[in-house]
Amino acid sequence: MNSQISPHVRVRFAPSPTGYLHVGGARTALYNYLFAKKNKGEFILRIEDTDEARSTQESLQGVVDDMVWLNLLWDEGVDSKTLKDLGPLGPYRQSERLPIYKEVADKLLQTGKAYYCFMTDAELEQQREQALKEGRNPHVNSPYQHWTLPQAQEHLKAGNKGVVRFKTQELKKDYILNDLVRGEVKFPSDMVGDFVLLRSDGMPVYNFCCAVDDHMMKITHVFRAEEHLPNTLRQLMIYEGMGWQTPEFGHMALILDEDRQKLSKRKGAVACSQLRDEGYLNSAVLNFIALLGWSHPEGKEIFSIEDMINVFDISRLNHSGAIFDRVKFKWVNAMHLRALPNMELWKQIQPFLARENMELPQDPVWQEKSIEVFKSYMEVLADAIELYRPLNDKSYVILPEAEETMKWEPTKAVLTAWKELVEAYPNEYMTEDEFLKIQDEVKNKTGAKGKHLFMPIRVAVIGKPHGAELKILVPLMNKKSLVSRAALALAQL
RNA sequence: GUUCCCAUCGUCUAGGGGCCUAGGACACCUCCCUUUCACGGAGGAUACAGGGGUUCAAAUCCCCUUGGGAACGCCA
Repeated sequence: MNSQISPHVRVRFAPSPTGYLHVGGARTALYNYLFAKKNKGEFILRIEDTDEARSTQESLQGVVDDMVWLNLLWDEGVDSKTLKDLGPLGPYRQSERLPIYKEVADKLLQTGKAYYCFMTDAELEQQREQALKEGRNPHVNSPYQHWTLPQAQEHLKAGNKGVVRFKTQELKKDYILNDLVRGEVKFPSDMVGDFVLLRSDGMPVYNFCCAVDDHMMKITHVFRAEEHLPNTLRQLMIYEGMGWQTPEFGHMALILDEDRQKLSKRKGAVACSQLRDEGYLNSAVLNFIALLGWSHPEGKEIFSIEDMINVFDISRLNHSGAIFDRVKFKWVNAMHLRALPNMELWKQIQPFLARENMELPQDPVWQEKSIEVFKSYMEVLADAIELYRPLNDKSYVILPEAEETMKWEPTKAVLTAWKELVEAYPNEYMTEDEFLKIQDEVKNKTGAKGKHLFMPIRVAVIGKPHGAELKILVPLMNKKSLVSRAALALAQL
């Protein structure tokens, strides 16, 4: 491979603001970001909003917000707050670059590399069906490709609308792409038909903008998903037609859904914003999506973005698609969660607890202690809700899973003894030792032991027979709360 | 249909001719820790799609088959 790294690396991520940013897009952005950082180059965010019908301002803001949340910050593009241009080679929104595309298209028209085509949709469709029936490529074969430019301009002046197509039929040769991840890929030129550059309303089309912008924005490396591999041929043709030097391309394998199909928004691809709502950490998202198509040289499974930047190498990019596995993702998130300092984790769960209007003590010592107890039970931040709920007096209930425990013969005696002993306790919060002593007394009084002792008490404390250790849990609750819970539990017998 | 891409445990992967009776991780199973559940620790089961070559030697290189995917738009 002749991948001589240019002195100054410039890469870009170019989303179209027609929906949310999903994990596939995020991974493309991540790899580009890593490559830029690793090579001390620039990371550009370009907005591909030439589909007027589907592009929206809200979606653009959403994508930008997700990028910011992921901490994939760009050097040039649009400002994350105002969405105004940022950088010397703008505008960075394609909808604001129309005159540029027009100019390039004119050049291609004048040099005979492109032509105006006036075929109707019906004609196109008919031709397509015919070709398919005969087992040929369903490519356009426009009669207008032979028209001279003045002839077409005359037709235009008469009020006809036409598209500008790139002329491919005379290019009878193979195009060779030295793909940075796949090696040599050979495309026969008839793999594509005369593709549209400018729509009849003058708006440019993806492949055209992409080539023009990558050239104008001095992009040196294009890393994108494999679905764009066939597009590369069209872009190569445009570069050749304009006499431009091509950037390096690298096509990465796709992220697949459970059916081994390309992840698509249509089929409910995972949105980054949704992951955030479910309580995934941005560092875990980055860690996990990096693993879907790349591996750490030391075989590490859990790592930070800084670590990734240090060791990132495109030679470790995979060639085959990867299924997005929610289960492993949760584990990765749990690992990141547990690596957080306690008070930082406390801070992170606040939005989730706030959603449920939970009132918890303000005491930082209590807060830190509670995190220490619940940390190993959390996989996503949202788990904190069910973990902390029992600590919230308002929501103490005996859960259905406690049913069996409540039926045990010694349960009533245990609950009664427990309630009496707690009532007799003189202070607000008991220590671990004091709890253990009380527990022992319950045991002596009732003769209950083992699960017949612990589970009823746990039900009286958190409403269910399983959960964190009592000796850590109980010191997190004040006497008043413990007594009223015990009373409630007894009342249910 | 045509073209292109891809192929190691269920999943993500390591491996790039001998170090491979194929390593790691998630999930699963067993045990330990724990008077519960998790966490943690120790083990276990499970994979080179098939067939031909090349070679002293193939998971690794080549070819074919099969399977999967993508693209063939006035979407990106």
